Amino acid sequence: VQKAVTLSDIGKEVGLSVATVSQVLNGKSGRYSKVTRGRVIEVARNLNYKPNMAARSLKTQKTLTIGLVVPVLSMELDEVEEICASKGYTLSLAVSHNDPGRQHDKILELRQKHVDGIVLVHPRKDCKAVEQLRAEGYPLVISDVAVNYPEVDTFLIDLKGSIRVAVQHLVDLGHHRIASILSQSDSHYSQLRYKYWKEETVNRGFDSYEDWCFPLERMPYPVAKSIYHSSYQSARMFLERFEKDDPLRPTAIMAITDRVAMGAIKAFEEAGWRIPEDISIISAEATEMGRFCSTPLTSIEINHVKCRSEALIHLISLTSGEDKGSRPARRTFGLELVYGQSTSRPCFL
Amino acid sequence: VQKAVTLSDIGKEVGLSVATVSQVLNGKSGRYSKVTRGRVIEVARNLNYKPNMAARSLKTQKTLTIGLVVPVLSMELDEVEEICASKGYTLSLAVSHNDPGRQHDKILELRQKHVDGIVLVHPRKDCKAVEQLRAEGYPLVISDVAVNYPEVDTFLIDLKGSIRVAVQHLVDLGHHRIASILSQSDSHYSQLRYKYWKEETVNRGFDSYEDWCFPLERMPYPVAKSIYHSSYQSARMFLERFEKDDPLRPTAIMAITDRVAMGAIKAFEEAGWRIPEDISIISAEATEMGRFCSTPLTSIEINHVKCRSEALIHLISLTSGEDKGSRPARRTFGLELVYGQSTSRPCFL
DNA sequence: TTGTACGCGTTATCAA
DNA sequence: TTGATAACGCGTACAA
Repeated sequence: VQKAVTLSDIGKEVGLSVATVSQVLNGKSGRYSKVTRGRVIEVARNLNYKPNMAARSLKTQKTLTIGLVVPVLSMELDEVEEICASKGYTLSLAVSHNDPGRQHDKILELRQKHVDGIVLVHPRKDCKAVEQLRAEGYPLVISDVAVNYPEVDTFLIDLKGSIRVAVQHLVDLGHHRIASILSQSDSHYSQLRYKYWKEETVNRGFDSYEDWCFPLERMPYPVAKSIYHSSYQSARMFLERFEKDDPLRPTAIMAITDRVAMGAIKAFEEAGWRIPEDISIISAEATEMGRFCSTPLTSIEINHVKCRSEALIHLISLTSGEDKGSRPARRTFGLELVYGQSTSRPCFL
Repeated sequence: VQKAVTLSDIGKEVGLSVATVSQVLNGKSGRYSKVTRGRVIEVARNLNYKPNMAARSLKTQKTLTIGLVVPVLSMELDEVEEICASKGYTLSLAVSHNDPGRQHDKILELRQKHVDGIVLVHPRKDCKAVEQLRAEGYPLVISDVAVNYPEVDTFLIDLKGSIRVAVQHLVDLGHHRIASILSQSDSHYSQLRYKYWKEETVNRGFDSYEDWCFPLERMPYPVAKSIYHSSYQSARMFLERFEKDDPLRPTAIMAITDRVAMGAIKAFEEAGWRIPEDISIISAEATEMGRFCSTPLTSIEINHVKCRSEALIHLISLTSGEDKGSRPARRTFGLELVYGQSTSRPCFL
């Protein structure tokens, strides 16, 4: 454990006061002679001076740190860290596991550590902590999905659109008996998708959205993470209920993500059903994997990376006080249908 | 932006000095009367007092923050955050993208921010920053893979074992013409695996490990992340070189990870090869996905989560000064062969 | 152009 | 059992 060099160390070395050294190093212009400036900077470098962030924070009330609260860590967050770093911020991480209590606590802890602002990735709804921070005017941005936070700046993916486009694709192919596999209770993200699914099917006059919605059984952290297996089980339920040659059975399934689609496909293949001949499966949320599994998935590409990056950039502009736009800021990002081979015209018409 | 309540606020409220309040709140035993203790704690709660971490850090020289440097973010890091939080630490995150320069800088930045310690997940070798911190006695632990850091505490996965077990499984099935798909130059992690692959095949007297090793072309961040596609391309190379009925062609492939295996399988299936009848494929690093793709992968389960968790726990014990064991600490974690359906006896004997 | 002095909120020492 | 007081390292009025 090394003793760090301070402003006063530099001051001693060059025979100047701490104040002057500080001024020079912080680039306050015109407050020093060219020669001292040179000496100070040189000595600072030689001594390998690094400002003590704790002291600086105490004085400036800034930490140059951004808090990030996510339900779970993923590769899609790399970009966020990258942007933080490029702007001189450090990333303080908190994982909520979709647990409302955890989320609440993590947010408050981050605030207490005086991060300069917080990015919230699809938080659960009605979080007291969020409302509190907003009321305090604390820099805060929500990414991906936000419900019941009318006053908070939000950068959203088009969740409703993802369901709509998925269903529309199936309808375009001629399907009108469509089932789904999705979670109804896990995160708010999931609840929303269920809601949109319901609206979408009801609006189209389809039969029982409820009866044909196969829920994913999800266990809370840390018990189970296997979304694949949950989906596999849901598909088995489907198979227990419908015979392949039943002309009134669903001819297509909207799986809520690629992993859900894969878990389901496994069950169907085990039962001797072919994809897409016997049943079409579309995923409402694409991953790279979906393009490389045996039956490439037809799916909806959602640009999470872009959404979160923009959210972060906005947050940083907030903390820098360059908030030019009208409040609250709102923005929604687009989607793209990725054509795979897991969907085709229905087996029955 | 709210003004935080300080010790002196509490002091004013109860009519005591800051010193006393601080003592009470920090639980210095026996230094106060029961009654003041009660008053102080009550008022502190009422006022919702939260200590100012910047000030505390300035005084104590501790930040209650742990730095984590990883090549890329992944779900397997959730546990690390969880442990940090449960011990009262915050996680400061840095992503290196396997870039030596970035890694170097990130480590130094973290240290400058005065994190109490750093966990390094398979760093590249010969990092000057690592050596420097170690020399300073800065709390530092390496997880997963570490080469040329003889003095640093390391918590390792059995990378060599993973290659050995994978090859052994193929040999047990009767294969003796085994090819591989792996990266030779991306991260040090990759380089090591290539080395072990070479040793393993040479030791067994197999033919040209070099000639039959199909490299993954990897682009540096942020150009390309598609390991699937790289592997797909490598498998296409294989297919250009070998006919299915060539009795001297490789009968099995060791793919370095599940995703690599899947990319390869896609290429083979497109070319009309069946897995495992026409060629066996084993993955040297399992993921959950491997159990749910159409042909469940035979693979080696590596417990990264456990390894990193233990590394972190050790690091925290270091920063707390409860370093009981001998230095440097070293520990290696075990493996497990997961039986799938992507391997079988060779097509030619 | 430079130096003095103070305060940020805590903790620690020592005297009361 | 408590309270002044002095740091921790930095930024910044204000004086020189």
